Amino acid sequence: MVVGSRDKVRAAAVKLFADKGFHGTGIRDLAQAANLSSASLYHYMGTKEELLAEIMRESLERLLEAAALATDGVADPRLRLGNLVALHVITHASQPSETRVVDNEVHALSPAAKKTIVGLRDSYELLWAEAIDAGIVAGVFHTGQPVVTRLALLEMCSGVARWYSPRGTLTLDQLAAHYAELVMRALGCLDVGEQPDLKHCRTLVSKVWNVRIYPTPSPTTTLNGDASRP
Amino acid sequence: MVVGSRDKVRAAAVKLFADKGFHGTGIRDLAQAANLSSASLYHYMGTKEELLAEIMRESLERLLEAAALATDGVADPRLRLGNLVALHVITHASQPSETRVVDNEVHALSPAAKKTIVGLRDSYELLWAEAIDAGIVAGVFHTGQPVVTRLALLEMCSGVARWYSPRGTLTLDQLAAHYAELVMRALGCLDVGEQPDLKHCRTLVSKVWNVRIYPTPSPTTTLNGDASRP
DNA sequence: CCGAGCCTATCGATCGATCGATCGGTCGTC
DNA sequence: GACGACCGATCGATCGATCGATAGGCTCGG
Repeated sequence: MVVGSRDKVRAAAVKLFADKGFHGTGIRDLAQAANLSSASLYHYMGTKEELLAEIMRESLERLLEAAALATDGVADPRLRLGNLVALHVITHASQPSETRVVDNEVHALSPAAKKTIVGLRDSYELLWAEAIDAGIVAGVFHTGQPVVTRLALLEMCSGVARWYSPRGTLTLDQLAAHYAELVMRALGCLDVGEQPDLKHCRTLVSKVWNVRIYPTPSPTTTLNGDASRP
Repeated sequence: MVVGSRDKVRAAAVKLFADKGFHGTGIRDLAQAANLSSASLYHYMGTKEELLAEIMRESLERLLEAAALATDGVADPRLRLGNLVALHVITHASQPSETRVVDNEVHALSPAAKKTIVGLRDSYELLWAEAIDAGIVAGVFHTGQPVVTRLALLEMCSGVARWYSPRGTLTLDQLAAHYAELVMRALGCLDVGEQPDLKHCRTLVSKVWNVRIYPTPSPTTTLNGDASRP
């Protein structure tokens, strides 16, 4: 697929910001990675910080949109949360750079941009909070600290972006299913009910990110024995 | 307690590196926070990167030492892991800046320093892996993916440093106990056995970090209603 | 007890390098 | 000939780091 320079700048920025951090990435690094001069970058972006803010906002909006679709019409709190977990894990495993930028570079934003980004993040986390609270009310989840538990589970699921490698033996579906089980167990959910709709979640991630997602670890199956860490 | 300039530089660096990132912190920021000129900094440190590496190495060595003491002589895998979780959570909640530097700034290290730091981290995580594996062998833990589960639980517990505020209603002991319960549940541990030795873990953290740790949220109890996020 | 010599702590000034960003252009293409 | 894509050159600012200098305290021979 031939991509325009604008997309190349975006892609290079995502990768570099994720790997070296916003302040660790220079304009010239960005230009080199995008095969442009540093001057040409400014035809496709505002300031470096505006580029970061746009990347973060787009990523969060995609996640938020996918999450809304993944829970749309789902009544059972267990399935709502299960789908949220599956979507979150698949997103973080298949788009680790984007999600790591969102999770780790908030500190580099100006106060105004930070307000927008944190607001979007809070909107997303509200979906989790509502599902957990509904499950408690329905008597299927059991925890004395719903807020703390939600933060703990979110951190657990986001962590996938920091260690998952598609070269391991686990498929995305296996990974998502395993995390859904961990979450259900942590919430003291004995009868887990319906399983998360992994196929639907995979499709949603494919659509909002406009990428191919394979249920298997990678197009050419590897024989690597274990999950790896960077 | 009167601290020397060396300690002030260290403390300022930890705070600034945690809040703004290594590359986001300038020598002059550091000097201002330590009440010194930028030239004077170099009487107490090598290069900026050596300072970062030293901070990370010291933090990891403290955690590693405390973890060894927290599991010393404990035979039951459930209690071994429970103590590791409690220690990890108390450390991350009471020393969030140090742990966030360790968790988030590895990318700023030179390859040689990175090797040392990642080696220390791996040594620490090995303690978790051994406790989990022992529990599986003993039939008290149940998971089909011990490696993935370990990574998930570690990320969950480390996340505490990103959101916990001592101004919330939760005491450190309550927080640690809750996380230990989450971990036991996630491992399918129906009979959790002996509870983690929270007092011992608190004492260990106090000793290796040379700080006061209160079982209550803060010396002067606040009335704040909820956990907060930065 | 003196003061020469030395050590530690600290500084203002400044180094060369790199930073993010901008300028005035040159290409093709329609 | 207007326009979008792109670049070499360069801007002022800031970066990490080093310089020589100063002030105060400690040591030790006389």
